[in-house]
Amino acid sequence: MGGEVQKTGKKPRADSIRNRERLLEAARDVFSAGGPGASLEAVARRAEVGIGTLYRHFPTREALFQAVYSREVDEMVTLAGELANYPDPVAALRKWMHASIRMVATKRGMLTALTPTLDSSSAFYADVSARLLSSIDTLMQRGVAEGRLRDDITSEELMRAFLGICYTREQEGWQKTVIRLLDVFIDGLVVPGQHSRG
Amino acid sequence: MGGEVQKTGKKPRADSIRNRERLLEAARDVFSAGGPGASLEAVARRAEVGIGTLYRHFPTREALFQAVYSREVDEMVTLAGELANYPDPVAALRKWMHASIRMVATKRGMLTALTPTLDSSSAFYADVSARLLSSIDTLMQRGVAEGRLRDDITSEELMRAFLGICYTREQEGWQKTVIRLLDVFIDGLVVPGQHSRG
DNA sequence: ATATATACGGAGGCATCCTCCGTTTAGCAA
DNA sequence: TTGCTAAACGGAGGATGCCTCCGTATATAT
Repeated sequence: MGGEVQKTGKKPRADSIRNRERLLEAARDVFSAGGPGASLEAVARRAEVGIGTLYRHFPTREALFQAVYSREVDEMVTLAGELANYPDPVAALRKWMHASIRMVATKRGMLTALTPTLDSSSAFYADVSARLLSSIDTLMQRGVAEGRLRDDITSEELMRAFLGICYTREQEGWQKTVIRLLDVFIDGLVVPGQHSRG
Repeated sequence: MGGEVQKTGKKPRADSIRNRERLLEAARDVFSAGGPGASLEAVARRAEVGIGTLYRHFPTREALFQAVYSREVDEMVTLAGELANYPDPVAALRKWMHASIRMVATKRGMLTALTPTLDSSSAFYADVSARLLSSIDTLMQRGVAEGRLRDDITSEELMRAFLGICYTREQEGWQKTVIRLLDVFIDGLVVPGQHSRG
């Protein structure tokens, strides 16, 4: 998690912490405006920090990405926790997805961060993706246990499908479309005769 | 379509045509190996052509992309035509998607090309995407007409879902996963009690 | 106050992007 | 064939971005 600074257990210097924070803020803004391909030098400029400092804190573009979007994922995880006891498990899954769309909506580049590519460090996948996975898993398991959802789709597959369908962004009125497509997918997941009421 | 050469109706020079072809070939190879972010200079080098020539034929990276993947889309369109008279419309749709996955599989970067982004020229969308759309539309309409598929999903939405789910690439054994996810989605599309036998 | 581990900043080497313009050549007409 | 010219070629070069390296600055412990 986050940079190569301080390998020991000692606490980092104050200026280091401050700069790290500035960088994260700047990165969020710059990525949000210019997409994931935005210039790292622009991030450093915006943070009013030398380019070297940026690279020391975040050795790769990926690392910066991961740090930036890690919190957003936390939101989704929290929501999943809140829905864990929702009466209807199928409806809970549906609600979670709908809400997550809204979160993804405001963070341009988030999807790119969550989509593994060949050159991306698997560190990212191991970390962020795992948290997301366990959330989805919790939501799914209950549905499967109650015989409402089919059991031949893994939570990882569901996550990929969810993210994939969300890729339908960057168009007019994409949110409605994505919601409808996800609903269709969930319909396909539901065991016949066991449709959601939520 | 393709480059800024010859605005008039006059036929282009022979060397122009030859270089254009070389560039397309080189681009296909380079993009295939290095993804859509690959260096355009590398393309020019591979084509044994000056970088200036590349830019004259394809003023933007997007333009080159579009030209390269246009033919691949043609394959999918052709296949859709062949499946138009397949007995079971739901099975036909399924078959088309499965086959299309295989096509997409070998063309790295194809998905990127087919996914509209804010900075991409809408020219691409208008051209390539329209062809793909009409193919999917044909396949869908028959299913809807026969009461086998629900009628509240547009062919455009189906296309986005298909491409989105295909984004699950770049992982171990992704093809199987994608096929299964698409099957789930199609299950969601099928009118209850009207499941495919194909 | 001093020492020193720690962090900072940015110059610099390399790659790519894209433009601009002098050079070359295909195609045509005499 | 020869000569002409519009069309196409090629690559130098300025701008920008990537990332590394190392001399300088400073936060913190003593």
